[in-house]
This record gives sequence, C-alpha cells and structure tokens, in this order.
Amino acid sequence: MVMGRPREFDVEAALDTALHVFWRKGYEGASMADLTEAMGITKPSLYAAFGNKEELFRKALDRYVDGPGGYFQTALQKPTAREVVEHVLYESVNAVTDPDNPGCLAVQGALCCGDAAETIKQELMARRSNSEKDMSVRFARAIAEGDLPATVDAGDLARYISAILQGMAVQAAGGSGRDQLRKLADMALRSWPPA
Amino acid sequence: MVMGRPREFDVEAALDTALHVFWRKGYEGASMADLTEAMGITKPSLYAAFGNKEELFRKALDRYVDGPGGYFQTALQKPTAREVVEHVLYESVNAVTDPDNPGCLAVQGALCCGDAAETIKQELMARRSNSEKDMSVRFARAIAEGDLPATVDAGDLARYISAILQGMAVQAAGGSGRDQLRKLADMALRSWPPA
DNA sequence: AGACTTATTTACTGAGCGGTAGAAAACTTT
DNA sequence: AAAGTTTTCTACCGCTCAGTAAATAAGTCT
Repeated sequence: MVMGRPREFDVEAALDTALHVFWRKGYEGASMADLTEAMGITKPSLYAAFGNKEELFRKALDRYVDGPGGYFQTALQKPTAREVVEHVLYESVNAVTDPDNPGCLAVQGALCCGDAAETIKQELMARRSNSEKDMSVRFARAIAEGDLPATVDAGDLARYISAILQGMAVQAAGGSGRDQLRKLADMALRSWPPA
Repeated sequence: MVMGRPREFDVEAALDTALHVFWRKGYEGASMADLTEAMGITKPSLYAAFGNKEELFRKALDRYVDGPGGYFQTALQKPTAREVVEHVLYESVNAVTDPDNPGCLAVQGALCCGDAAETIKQELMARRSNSEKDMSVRFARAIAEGDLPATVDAGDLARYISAILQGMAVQAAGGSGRDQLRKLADMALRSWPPA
C-alpha cells in the first residue's frame, strides 16, 4: 500500500463534481470557492490532488469527453452516415437538455473570456475543431463507401452538422426544452442525406 | 447650453469602444480596467456617464442591436421568406467574421457565467428568444401569404435558422473564416424552402 | 517505538475586482 | 466677480480572486 496519510475523499467523485460546476458556470464563472464547496474539500486538498484551476478543468474536460460527451465518438461508429447523424443529433438533444446540466461544456466552458482564460478558450476551440474533423473523416469514408453521394463535400457536411449541434447547445443554455430541440433535430434530418 | 464643466469625451464613441471590448471578452471577461483603458477615460468618468458595469453593458447591447446587429431586423423585411433567410444568413456570415470583432455579442456576451452575471445572462437569453420569435412571426406571415408551404411549422423553421446562426457564431468564435461560414450558409440554403 | 510520508486544517498572501470619496478644474449663471 | 453645477483627477474602499505556508493528523516503513 502507499505511504502517508490516506486521502479522505474520492478523487474521481470530486472530479465529477468539479466537472458539473464548470459545466454550469463555465471556466471563469466557477470560482475555487464554488468548486471546493461543491466538492466538499478544502483548497489545499484540491491543489494537492489536481494541481491548479487550469489543470483541474482539463482533467474535468477529459472526464466529460469520456463520460457525458461520449455519445459523440459512439455515434461515429454507426454503420451508415444517416445513422451517425441521427445518433449524434438525438443523443446530443438528450445530453444538452439534462435538467441538471444543460448545454455543452465544450461550447459554454469558455466561448469568450478575459485574458486569464485565453489558453482554456484555445483548448476548447481545438477540441471542437477536432470533433468536426472526426466527423468529416467519417463522412469521407461514407462517400468512399457509396453511402453518401460523391457530389457532396465531407467537410461541408461536418461543418453543417457541427453548427446544428452548437446551435443546440446555445439554445439549451437559453432554456430550450427537450421537445423543442427534438423538433430541431427532426428538421435537420429532414434534408438528409443531402443531394 | 447646459451648466457645469463640459464632458471631455464623446459618449457615443466611448460606448462604441465599450461595445467592442464586451464583444471580444464577454461581460464577465471584460474588466472595468479593460474598459476604461480602451475608452480612454477614468473610472469615475465612466460611472458618472453610464451608471455601472451592468448598465454600460445594456447600453452597449442596445447599440449593438441597432448597429452591427441591425442586419437581422433588416432581413425580416425582405419580401419573401427565401430572401429573408438568404439575407440573414449571408449578412450574419459577414458580421460574425469581422476580423476585429468575431462572433455575436448576444451569444458570447454571457452564454454561461458566475453568479454575478446571472441577470446579464438572462437578458441575452431573452433577446435571443425574441429574435427567434420575430423570425417565427415572419415565417407565419409567409405561410399565410402562400410564400411557404402550409405543411411547415413557422416555429420549427425559426428555431432551425436560429440554430444555424448560433452555430455560426460559435464557429466564428472558434476562428472559422468567412469562406468556410459562407459554405455553411450555402449548405443550409440548399434545403430551403423545406417540404 | 520512532522515522518517514502524505493529507488535512487554519490562516494567510498579493493582486485584481467593481465601485466611490473628496478635492480640484472648467464651465454657466447671477 | 462670486456662486452654483458638473466633470475631472488621485487615491482609496471592501471584497473576492487564485494560490500557499506552516503546523498537525494519520497512515506505513524499519
């Protein structure tokens, strides 16, 4: 066993709580006091376990991508482009309209911010861009497989679906309910696959 | 003429500068020091002229809606729904990809925030909701005029176009360029009018 | 038992936050 | 010229921010 006094809190559970605070308030909006209070630990414990605020956010973000945001990568593995889009849209509706944590961390974590959070903003920009790229690659495969018409551009499609997802996130942050966003997903699917 | 020492700065110009600072950094991310430095005035002058940070933001927001964001109301007056959507999409591309002020104040001003900015967040939510409502009313008129098929739902269409616009704003905040967003607008227009 | 290691607690730091007091300056009024 | 009004300036307020020093507690090691 490891030496020294044993930690009195569950690191994973605490990280999960931190994630939810960041999710609701954003990186800058969540203060260390907010975080420690919610996590039930003191500041030195937090710093000892997670480094600093920025590292804590990055760890929470990783946890988000693997947990509540995992539906995205799952969706990409569906056999057809149509199913990919259906899955990603409807699962996104469910995710961003979770009454406890509305919205998407990658969008509202730090869409724009003061100077101190600039690196976090960049990180989230890069993650969104990577997601779009992943989707683009998936659509390119679908075109190669004859699953999508060769007349469409995979990058354009990925950008379009990304925009819908991000629009959903904004509307969810604005209080839109599940039924409304589901209609939005239906609307986007009505013109899929594109000609 | 009015009594007392005359003001040494142009209120409108200062407000315009404040708008641009809020635009780039968001409500919480813009500090009073950021604002006064950019506006070229001291804090007491700012408070005397504009009240406090929240009032300053609201005045800047009004100015935004009447200025850089004015294309939205202009678009609604186009004679056909197709033209409304074309105009609002392409003008939005131009607006949110302004290299000096990327993005949309109504989206990135306070999408999510700490407790102190909660009322600003609510205000922006309400404004976005109103814009969608205006668009919905416009589409309802189009349906009544036979300009759009009676099978579509005006509210659904408005929500859909709003999502595209908000998605554009997020992508612009993430550094997407004018040509990319133009392709996104084209993509959205390809399936318009909806069946 | 005693040395070693790690976590917890309390109390604190310096910096930045939004906002303001008070005096001096620049104007209009009488 | 003197009184009244408004803006300007410097200096400051209390508060919150992220982050930490130092002592104590709770374990494992030899």
